[in-house]
Amino acid sequence: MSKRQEAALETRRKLVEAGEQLISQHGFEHISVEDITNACGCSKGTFYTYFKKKEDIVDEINRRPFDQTIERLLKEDSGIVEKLMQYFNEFMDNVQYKGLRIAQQWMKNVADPSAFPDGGVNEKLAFDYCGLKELLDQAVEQGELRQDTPVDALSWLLITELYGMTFCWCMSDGAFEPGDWKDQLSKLQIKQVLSDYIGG
Amino acid sequence: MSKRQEAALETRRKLVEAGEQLISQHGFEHISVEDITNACGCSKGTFYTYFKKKEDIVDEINRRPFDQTIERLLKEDSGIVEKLMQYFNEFMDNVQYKGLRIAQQWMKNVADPSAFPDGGVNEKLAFDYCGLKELLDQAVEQGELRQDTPVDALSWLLITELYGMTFCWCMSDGAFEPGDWKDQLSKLQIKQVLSDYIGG
Amino acid sequence: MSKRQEAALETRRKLVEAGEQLISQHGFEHISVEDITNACGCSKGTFYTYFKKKEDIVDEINRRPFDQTIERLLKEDSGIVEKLMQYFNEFMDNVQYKGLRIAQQWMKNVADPSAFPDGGVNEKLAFDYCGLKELLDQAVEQGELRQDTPVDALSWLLITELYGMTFCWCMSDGAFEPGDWKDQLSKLQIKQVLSDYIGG
Amino acid sequence: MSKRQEAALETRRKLVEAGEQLISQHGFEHISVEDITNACGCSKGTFYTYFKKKEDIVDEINRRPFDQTIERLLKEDSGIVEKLMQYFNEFMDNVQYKGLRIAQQWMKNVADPSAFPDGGVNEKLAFDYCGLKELLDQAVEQGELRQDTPVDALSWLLITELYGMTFCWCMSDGAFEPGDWKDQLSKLQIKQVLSDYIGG
DNA sequence: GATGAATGAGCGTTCATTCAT
DNA sequence: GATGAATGAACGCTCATTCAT
Repeated sequence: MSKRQEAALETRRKLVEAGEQLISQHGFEHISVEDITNACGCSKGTFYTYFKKKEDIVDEINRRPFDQTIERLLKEDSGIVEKLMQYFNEFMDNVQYKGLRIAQQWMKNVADPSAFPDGGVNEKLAFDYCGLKELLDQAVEQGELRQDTPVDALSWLLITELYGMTFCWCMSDGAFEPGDWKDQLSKLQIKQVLSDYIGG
Repeated sequence: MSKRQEAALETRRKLVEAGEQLISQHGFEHISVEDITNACGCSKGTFYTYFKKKEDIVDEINRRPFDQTIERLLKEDSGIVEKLMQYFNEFMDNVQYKGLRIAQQWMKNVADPSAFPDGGVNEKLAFDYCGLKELLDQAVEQGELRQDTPVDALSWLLITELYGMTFCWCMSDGAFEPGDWKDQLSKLQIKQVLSDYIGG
Repeated sequence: MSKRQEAALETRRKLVEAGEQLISQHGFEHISVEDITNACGCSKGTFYTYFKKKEDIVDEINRRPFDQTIERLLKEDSGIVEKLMQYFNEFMDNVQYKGLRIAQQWMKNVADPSAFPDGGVNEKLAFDYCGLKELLDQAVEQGELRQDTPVDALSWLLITELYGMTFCWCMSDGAFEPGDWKDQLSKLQIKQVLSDYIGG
Repeated sequence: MSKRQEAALETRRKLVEAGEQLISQHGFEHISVEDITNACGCSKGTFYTYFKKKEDIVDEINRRPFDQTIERLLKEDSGIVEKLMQYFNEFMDNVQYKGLRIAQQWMKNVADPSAFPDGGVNEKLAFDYCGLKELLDQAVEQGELRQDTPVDALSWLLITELYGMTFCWCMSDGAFEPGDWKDQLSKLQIKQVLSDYIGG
């Protein structure tokens, strides 16, 4: 690849990065194309060298890989309860690691998917849902959970719980540290709900 | 109250109503002040007689009561499981009845408490939390649940689940109808989680 | 009408006037909405109080009445040859009165009717064509011209001649004063072409 | 000529050709430099190797010969009426063959001679005028037309008619097909106007 | 000579907000 | 209190033009 091509890729990368940063902080509708180009030190016109419309940079951002926790967990050989509790922990750690303000902004933006015009938000939700479902399906296959386990409903239950915890953390402006209830809630949620379906 | 004052109150009421209607249909960011004033048959300038900024009408809308279910449930004499399931149903029905856009707007504002300097949001969370806790405390008092029931954690669990469901509905832009999983989730969540603590 | 309404009409009138002036001088595509509003001393936004789109002001301009020469000539009782020669003279006087630069700009704009999006230019052409046809039809009715006079073709012949003269004047940058050939051409054109059809 | 020079000429030729094609299809103001370079398969920058400004390619196109009919007609030995009618037909065929957009663009530029500081436009007019005059002079010399034929005025009459037809075609955005009236107009114009001067 | 990334002025349009009436 | 004309900042987007490679 020539130097010019590399430079172009770098410019594009910087645009996406600046875009992701700004959109997650302020929301798609509240930042301008110029905000993005200013943030990455190029001119307004340059944005349109790489994207046909402002929205197109969101496609790019949404297409970035989410975290790979599930893949790792699928390969571990711990029990399903431990796996789910670990997923709970990592999900919330991830949220907390990003910081309260970022999480709040993310929630704000995500709550109105019209800001993400191509269904990227739905993909995120579906991705998380499918990830959990995979974990549970695996456990059913391996005989750890009974065949009649309501895998779909359980996946939704856990996902909505995770988003709910995140949302409440944001909503309380950090007053309710996830760290404090994460363990307790995940034990209540996971152990007790799964207990009926464990074993053959 | 003078006739003029009454007319003014009526104008204000119509503005709020039209605003709620339009926001629920199109989302706050996608309607203009003129849309609202057109919808309620007054002029653009009139809006600013009652609100200093466009956003102020959202505060007004958000401050409207979200639900008053708990009070009623406390007085009923059904079992705790039925009460909680009813609360689940009514909470989500209420959310759905208000409409997706209103819920999304509410979620957006609520996720960022700095938009509510008077602490109204935390109060909302505290209110819902306390309401559930009251229900559970009552059940413990009446011997329906064991003394060692982790009432605090259970309340949080249920609240985060409810907000999580709402958030996921908003996030999916209505694709995941709460109606579809409400029953299944509430059964999973409530019956199974409570089962260990029921009885004396 | 209230003072405010009057002021508003005045603003609108000034916009149309400034628009007509600027469009005829520089062409629709080469002036901006801001040029118009600057020229009439109001702000850019004011334009959109009166017109939904930039093009809409052209509709307004095109709808302004063309000159009323034909109507007058229809009522006079001179012969058809005199009437047509008078029309020739007035048409070209009108062109010359507006000035070479304006005529050149008008030609430039009119040559590309896409600058006048609603067919206003065709209307102008059709208007001039119909006007002449009316004069000739009247002469046929009154027995001044024979029944088999090719009225349509004659009308087109005269119209294209008039536009051609105007265009050549513009094209020559004023070197060929219409005044110099107007008489000669109109005599050649009108007397000789009509001679075959005059009388019973 | 070196291979490089040849390739350069070829590139330039392709640019002019693509430009003419596109302008004839969409009009100068509605195509971009990139449209032209895309159409001829080179890059945007290459355009500026050959032209300093976008408009310069129009000059190039305009300077292309519009027709060379007169020279041929002078050598034919048909009568003056036939020659003039043939000239009419060929002039308008030529215009139509070039296409409406090209003609419009040509008219636009030609109406404002300041766009051609080298006087090319006046030359075009003078050229066409002189061509017709030569035809008529020849007919006078050969005794086909009388000595007192107003050759100058007739030449102007016919030229203005031709440009007028072209202009009206442009003005009507192609609605008035020259083909429809060409014959009729040329018969009216030429036969009748010349009839007084024919013969000895 | 060819490239195409970068530029930045400019445009059409929207809209929250003000204020004289 | 109600009006609606006026404002002007801001935005998304285009595109002629430049220049380092």
